[in-house]
Amino acid sequence: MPNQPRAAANATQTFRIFSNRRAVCKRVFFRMVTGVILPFTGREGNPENRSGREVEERRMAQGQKPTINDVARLSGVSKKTVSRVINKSPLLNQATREMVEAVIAQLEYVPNPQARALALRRNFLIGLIHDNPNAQMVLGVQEGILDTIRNTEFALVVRPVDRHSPTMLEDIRRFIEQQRLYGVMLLPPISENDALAQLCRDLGCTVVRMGSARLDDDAHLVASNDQQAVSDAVAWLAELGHTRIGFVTGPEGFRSARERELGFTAGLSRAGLKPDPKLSVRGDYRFESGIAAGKKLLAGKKPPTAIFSSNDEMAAGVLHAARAQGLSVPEDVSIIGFDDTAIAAHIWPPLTTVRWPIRAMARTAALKLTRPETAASEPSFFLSDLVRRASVIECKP
Amino acid sequence: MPNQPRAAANATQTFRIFSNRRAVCKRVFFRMVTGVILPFTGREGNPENRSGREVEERRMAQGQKPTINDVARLSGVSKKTVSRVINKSPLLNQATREMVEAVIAQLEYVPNPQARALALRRNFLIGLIHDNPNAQMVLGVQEGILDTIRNTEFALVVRPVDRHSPTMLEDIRRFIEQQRLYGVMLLPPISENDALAQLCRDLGCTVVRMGSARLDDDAHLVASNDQQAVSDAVAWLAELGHTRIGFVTGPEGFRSARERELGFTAGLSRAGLKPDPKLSVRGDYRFESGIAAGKKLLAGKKPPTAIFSSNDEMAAGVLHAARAQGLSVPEDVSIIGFDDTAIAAHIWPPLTTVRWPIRAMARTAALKLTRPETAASEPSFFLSDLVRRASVIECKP
DNA sequence: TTGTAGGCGTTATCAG
DNA sequence: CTGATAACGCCTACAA
Repeated sequence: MPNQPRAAANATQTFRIFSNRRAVCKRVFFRMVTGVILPFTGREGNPENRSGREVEERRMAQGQKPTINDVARLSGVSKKTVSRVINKSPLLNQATREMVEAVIAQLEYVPNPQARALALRRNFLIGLIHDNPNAQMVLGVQEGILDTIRNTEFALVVRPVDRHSPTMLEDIRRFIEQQRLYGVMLLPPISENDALAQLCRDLGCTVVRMGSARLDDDAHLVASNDQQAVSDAVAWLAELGHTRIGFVTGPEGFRSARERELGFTAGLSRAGLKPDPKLSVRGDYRFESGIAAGKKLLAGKKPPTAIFSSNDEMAAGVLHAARAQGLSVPEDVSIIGFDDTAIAAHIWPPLTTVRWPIRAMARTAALKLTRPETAASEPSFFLSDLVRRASVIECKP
Repeated sequence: MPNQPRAAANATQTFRIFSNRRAVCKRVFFRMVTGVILPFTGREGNPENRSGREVEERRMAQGQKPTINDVARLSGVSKKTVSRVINKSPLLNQATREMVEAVIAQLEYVPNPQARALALRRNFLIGLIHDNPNAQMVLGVQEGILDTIRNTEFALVVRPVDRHSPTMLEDIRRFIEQQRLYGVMLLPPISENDALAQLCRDLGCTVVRMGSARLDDDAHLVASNDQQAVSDAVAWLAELGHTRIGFVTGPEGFRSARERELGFTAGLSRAGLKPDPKLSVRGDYRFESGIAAGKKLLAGKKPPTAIFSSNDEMAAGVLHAARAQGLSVPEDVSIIGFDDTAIAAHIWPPLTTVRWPIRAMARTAALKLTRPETAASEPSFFLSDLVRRASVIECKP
């Protein structure tokens, strides 16, 4: 046995150089030769072992990653036991667990998500499905999800879709089936599509929807209370002395638009004001509709002294319209938007607006998707901030 | 053989109802009983067959997807042959190929990406790695990539990173290793990080970088010619009579900033103008730096009559500063930005700006990533548009 | 509490 | 050109 002394020497060294894979590799060899631990009980001269070792050495040499087999052999237990450690199975001897965990740390072993995906018939991918024109929001959501899944085996895969495409549902079905998604997150406005949510569930993946109201049960929902937020904003305008407050709605059929309308009415009545149909104009969340609405609202004999627009883009349009009619903002008319997009802070005057805590919402949503147990104590509803900027001042009588 | 008549009847039916999996399933049965095609030559009464059939029937009944085994059995060839069909292997009998393809179509068989990922040690995932503050751009890129990979087995996984984090490279390495990415796309500004690109390559995935200049060879690059675009814009300002043209740079160390500076100088000299150091102020691509730069540029005795800002956000800041000093835009000073973000169209006056054809660039990038052969004929450089809006007018002497 | 055998759906090797 | 057999790395069922 000419190898033994060298192997023993290397083994000693190994305890210092944990991250050196070749050293670790030699450690096995040492163990097998000296019999300190018997990897395959009673099988030491078996060719199977040599073969396994050779395979491992080759792989290590090529800089390949260790597998569950390497961990099993090094710790002298079976694959299944390692698997139990990985999956935190409760029925496992504490000593065994710690031993295996030590080897895992030493090898810097990371389970192969692809193999797990195959065996479990489920990929560790979270899908973000959206048809959302607000880039800021979508990116905020992506960052929030990443905050949660960073350093986990999950990854975020995105899928922008076209709400108006007749094949949308079929496309999404194929996408989910093919990638075997673990869960999906739905952003407004398609988060309001119950058929879509049901489809995802039927395909065996959990769904969390983001929205402006209770679209689903707590475990599958993160929502901002738009109604409350708008109501508060309107009440604040009233406190500033505004009594004729205009409103630009969102498009019909959007839950967020509906919630904001309800909030507007609620805010008025909190302030003892009566809604005036003439001061409410329908928009479609786009800039141009904001211009049109602003023109209409400000053209009357008794124009509003403040206008609440259901999103920032339309608010920018209202501002545009006001200026086109020779009015000053905020001196002649105060304006409030919704969303706090990049536009809001960068137009003149800077726009007062309502801001969703998007990133926090997305973090929670990802938690509900990936660790429902942990997420049970997380909130489903989030408070929006009113971001006060220069576009609103007191009403001058 | 009491089953035969029933089986035969069903088999006939099958030719009409292709999408009915139970029917397809029965067709196998028919074939095996009648011997029209012999799935396992010479093994018909073999229990193995029955077992296989039962497994398949159970799976079909549960609505599970057909596998390569189903295709192989139905077409009477081996798995490997089916695999060859899937992977378009050249050495294959045309008749065999067509036969197998027919069965694939009939079964609506789709290869399982997870299994392929495991066997090939490579996932069909394209990673989008970025540290980009421009939400519009990032989303445009995502849509462009999706345009290309929709209806393929690829999926898009995103990874926003923090350029300033000391662990960024290590994080990215783990991400790529763990997800075994097929390829990655790098957006500016981190696309300029050569160490990162090298890391990705070392990890065995192809890289395509998006940028403002030749960062890499044609096969791994999509770029906009910022230098040319800015030069053209400046020359145009000169044509409009502007001779004192201010410039707000981007931050040092950014390739895009550098290219735009070079373009600015080139544009001036094309127009026979000399660069004036006093008319050039450094910014950092942020709104506030635009305000500061605008203030500085417009405070002098002979302020510029036009200002080129290296991005829209700073241009909005310049606009802000001009207004604060009682100047009108564009009457007193024309402004041009860069990027055509949402801000540009929604401020007052609407901002003239340079627009990258982002979506087209991303489409091409995805092609280079997923189908390099096809992409060979695709361009690497893209022309930017000058989007002319109200923020620029002729210079009034 | 732990181990064995077999499967997940695909591709690679190498022999025919 | 085609097929049997063995990977790929992990998990489940069942056994001990």
